[in-house]
This record gives sequence, C-alpha cells and structure tokens, in this order.
Amino acid sequence: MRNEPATDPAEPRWLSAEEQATWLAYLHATTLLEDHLDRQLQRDAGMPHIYYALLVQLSEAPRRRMRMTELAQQVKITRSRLSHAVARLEKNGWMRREDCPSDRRGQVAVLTEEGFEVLRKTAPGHVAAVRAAIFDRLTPEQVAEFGAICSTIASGLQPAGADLPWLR
Amino acid sequence: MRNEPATDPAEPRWLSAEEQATWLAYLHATTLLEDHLDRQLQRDAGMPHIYYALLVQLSEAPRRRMRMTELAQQVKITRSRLSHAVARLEKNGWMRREDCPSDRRGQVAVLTEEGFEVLRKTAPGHVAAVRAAIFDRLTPEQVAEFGAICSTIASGLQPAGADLPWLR
DNA sequence: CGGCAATTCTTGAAGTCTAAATAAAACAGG
DNA sequence: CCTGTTTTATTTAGACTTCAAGAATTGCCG
Repeated sequence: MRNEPATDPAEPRWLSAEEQATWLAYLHATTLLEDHLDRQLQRDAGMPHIYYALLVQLSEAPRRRMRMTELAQQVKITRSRLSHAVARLEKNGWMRREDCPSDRRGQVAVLTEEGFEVLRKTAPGHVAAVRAAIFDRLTPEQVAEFGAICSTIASGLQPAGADLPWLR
Repeated sequence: MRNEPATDPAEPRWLSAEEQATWLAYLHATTLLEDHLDRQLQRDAGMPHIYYALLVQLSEAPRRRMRMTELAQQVKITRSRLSHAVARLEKNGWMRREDCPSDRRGQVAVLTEEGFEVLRKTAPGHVAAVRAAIFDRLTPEQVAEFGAICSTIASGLQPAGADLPWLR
C-alpha cells in the first residue's frame, strides 16, 4: 500500500519501507525467541517461560513471597492468568498460597524450597540460552540502545489486566 | 546472584546489571505489546494478532495464495499451529484451502474476498496501533537500530516447527 | 451506621497452542 | 519396481490463555 506525505485524516499513515522492515524483524525475533525459550524451559525446567518468570520474581522478593496482584503487575500478566498459573505451580509443589494477614481478600504467593531448588538447577541453562540468543550477538552499545528502546515501548503501554475503568 | 570475571566453566556467566535491565525491559515490552495488539485486533477484527498476520502475508502473495508450509515458515509458526489457525479462519470465511496441483500431499491457503475485505477495513486501525506503540515513540535512528538488532536476534534462532532432524 | 462501589482473587467455558501420533504422497536406492 | 525414508499436512489430547461472571472483603461517603 502507499505512503503519502499528505495529512488527509482519512488516509492512514502507512509504515515506510524501513518501518515495515523493522516491524517485520521485530515480529520474527519475538516470535522465534519466545518459542525458543518456551521449548528450552519446558525441556529443562518443565514449565513455560512465563511460569519460570513468576518463580524468578518471587525468588527476588523479600521472604520469597508476594501478593498475587503485585506479582501479576510485575510480570505484566492478568490476575486471572496468574491464578491459573499458580494453581499449576502449586500442584508441582513449587509455589504455595497463604492468606494475607492484613487483607482477608488477599493471597500471598510463596516460593517453596522445591521451587527455589528448581530455579537454582535450571537458571544457568536459561541464562545461557538468553545470552546465546541476545547478549552474545550484540555489542554493548546495542545492548544499551536496545534496553532504552524497549523501555520506551513498554512505558507507552497499559498494564495488562487493567480492568475496565480505562475510559472513566 | 553474582557476576564474576572468572572463566570457571562451572560458574555460569550471569547477566550484568545492564544486561538484566535490558532483558527485563525486553520482556515487559514484548509482553505488553503482544497483549495490547491481541486485544486491539480481537476487538476490531475478531481475531488474534498471529491470525491477522496470516491474512496479511497471504494478501501480499501472488494470487493471494500460498502453500501451507511456506506460509508457516514466513510467519514463523509450526505447521500444526497453522493447521488449527486456518481451520478457524476457514470457518470465518476469510480463508479457503485448495489442493495443490503439483503435489498431491500439499494444500494451498487462499485469502478469500471476505478475508481481504476484513483486512482492508481493519488495517488502518492496526497500523495506527503499531505506530502509536512504536514508531511514534522512537527516533528514525532508533527505528533503524531497532530493526538491525531484531534482525540479528532473529537470524540466530531456529525456524519454528523445525522438526526433529536438527541433530542429524 | 448503612449501603453502594471498588478491590482482590477465583472459576468455568471457549478459544488457542504444543507435542506426539497419524495418514498420505513423494522420493531415493538398491 | 519395491521398500524404507522424508515431506506435507492434519488430528488428538492435554496444557495454557482469555473473557466474562461471581464471591468475599474493604473502602467511601452521605
């Protein structure tokens, strides 16, 4: 389709050739990488990448525990998705739920010792995979620029699970 | 965890602080953007982003048709995933399958007129969403660099659905 | 206080994806 | 040819995600 300098509001501003190329490269990179890491972790840790990210997040939290809502926000997923995920991880014995002392509605997700152990054993392989896919292939300047770009993009997007009241 | 300059093969090379920050920014950006575009397209076009990408790919192909395997490769998904997707898109009347004349095993995915029409009507909104999330927020230099980085990453990863014979 | 609204989290159903198994046709050699 | 392998595509079952709905609790405010 076309790309015109015009300002006709009826005519959408299509992507330039360079923008298209970048967008396509982005789609390919993210699709392939997500797929790659999902396989790597499914094979080595028995869970998809996002579940692994939940364990990591918990492992870095004080007392290895976090409120459900905050955990969901940190990892950028909906509370619903988190509920299902934690249910599964709980079956594996890698996570546990406790009632929140200060808010009777709340739950606290806790990383179990077994969960931490899984992390300890599989973290090296995972870092290696991430490194091989990204950091071993970019210059330090590119890493910095890449981080800045991703931050910019992320900062412009609504948090996941931002329930209805976005039009208030 | 630590980061040591040592070359002990037993001690994994953890990510530096800057690498961690970049990796986290990447995860946030991709998670949020994928989610955002999925919602945008589900709302405006009635399908997830990857399905939309299939229609786009077909629309740009000669005679708006493509062999299943090639379509899967172009969009970086497995043949299995494509089979499911096309089955669904066929129900919507947006795609159609034809037998391949030259290879009796093969199938050709064809974009229907209805499918093209959906694309025509929803493309402007989708470009706008992509533009708002990415291109309106980056400088031209960043766009170029971003494209180069994504290309590098993508080029280092195996194609999806690369069946077993990878250890041949 | 009393009640309505918002928050927190879970659930169930429908849609999608993965992994492994299957079927069918093409190919490659002996 | 005829057989074993590869390629192409689909199918099944199970896992995961989304969306809408629901239950319990808290917070606001007149």
